[in-house]
Amino acid sequence: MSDIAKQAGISRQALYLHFPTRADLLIATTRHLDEVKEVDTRLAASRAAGSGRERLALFVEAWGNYIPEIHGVACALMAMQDSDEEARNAWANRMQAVREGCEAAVEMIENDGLLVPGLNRKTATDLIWTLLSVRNWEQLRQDCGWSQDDYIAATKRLAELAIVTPEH
Amino acid sequence: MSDIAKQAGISRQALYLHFPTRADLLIATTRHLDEVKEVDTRLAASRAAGSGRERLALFVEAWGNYIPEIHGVACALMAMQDSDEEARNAWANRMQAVREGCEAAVEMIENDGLLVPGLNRKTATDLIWTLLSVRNWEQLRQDCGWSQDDYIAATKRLAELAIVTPEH
DNA sequence: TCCGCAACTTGACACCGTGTCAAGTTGACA
DNA sequence: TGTCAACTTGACACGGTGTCAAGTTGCGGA
Repeated sequence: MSDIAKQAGISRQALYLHFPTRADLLIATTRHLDEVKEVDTRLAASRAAGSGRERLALFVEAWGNYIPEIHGVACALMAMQDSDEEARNAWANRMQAVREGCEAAVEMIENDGLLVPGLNRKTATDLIWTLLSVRNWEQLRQDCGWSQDDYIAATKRLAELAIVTPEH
Repeated sequence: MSDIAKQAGISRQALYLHFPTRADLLIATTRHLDEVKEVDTRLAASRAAGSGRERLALFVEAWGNYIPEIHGVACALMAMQDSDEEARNAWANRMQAVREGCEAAVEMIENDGLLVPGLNRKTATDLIWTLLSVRNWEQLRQDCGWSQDDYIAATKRLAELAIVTPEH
């Protein structure tokens, strides 16, 4: 909080006047980032897809390319999850939104009759949602040194393999 | 540290006599857990596999079933990664060991001529390693409410899909 | 039997970060 | 000119980690 106030050119206390707690500040930051980066527009693109497979690919691309934009604040928010209830809820909410995007793609694939046998809608959504986690992005991009393009390509491929029946 | 000392029935200072820092304690705990839970024996099982595919499956099973055993201390260690250099290194080392297990399976699959075209040894290892992360286990088992068996089965399937060429 | 030592205890303190409080300053606007 | 909101300075509480000093206890060897 001190550092942020310093960067903002105001006193620490002025910062507390605007954001009562650290969690409040981080949550407000994500919301602001969502507006500035137009997350809705990005994620909406996949909604226009003509097929389930296409929708899945577009969604992976949209979210996967959004992660780096919010990664800084996401880190901070994730780090304080086990100490702060409010932060936990805020992060859970955001992840829920991603999950709904996954579910929409899964549903379309199911309607196309292409959902892998043995998976139901929830299981498939869980898989895609997990595949698309910020942690996986971190691990591949940072720990493994992958490029963003490689990350997107591999994630797209894996997502499709995971839940779409291959064309015989 | 207070709580742990209390649980151990010694004073906080006695605890500091044994473990100079919190990171030291957690690291020693993982090491001790590794001994008690015989991590080597578990992971070694996959080494006897006759094929790459079998080795991959056995490794996923061994590590996947080991995660719940160490999850508590793993949480604590992961949580202090960005504040403590020593903790970061300790965790990185452990993950490196897992990575080597992944790599061994990948190598065997490659030698069997079954590595998916377009993947090299490093890329394939990165994928399996990421798939097997503790975070993914957490998300599927805790956030999604999966059973351990379901987690193992799905991870095995995905690992194979990710890097093994399907039989013609 | 007693010395010495290692393990431990109690109780204090420093430091850092979050969050709170009180009192004073500044500047815009009615 | 008075008021009010935004801000400042400076203090403090609290919890957690880590440190320090001085005292206690019990065991094994001379």
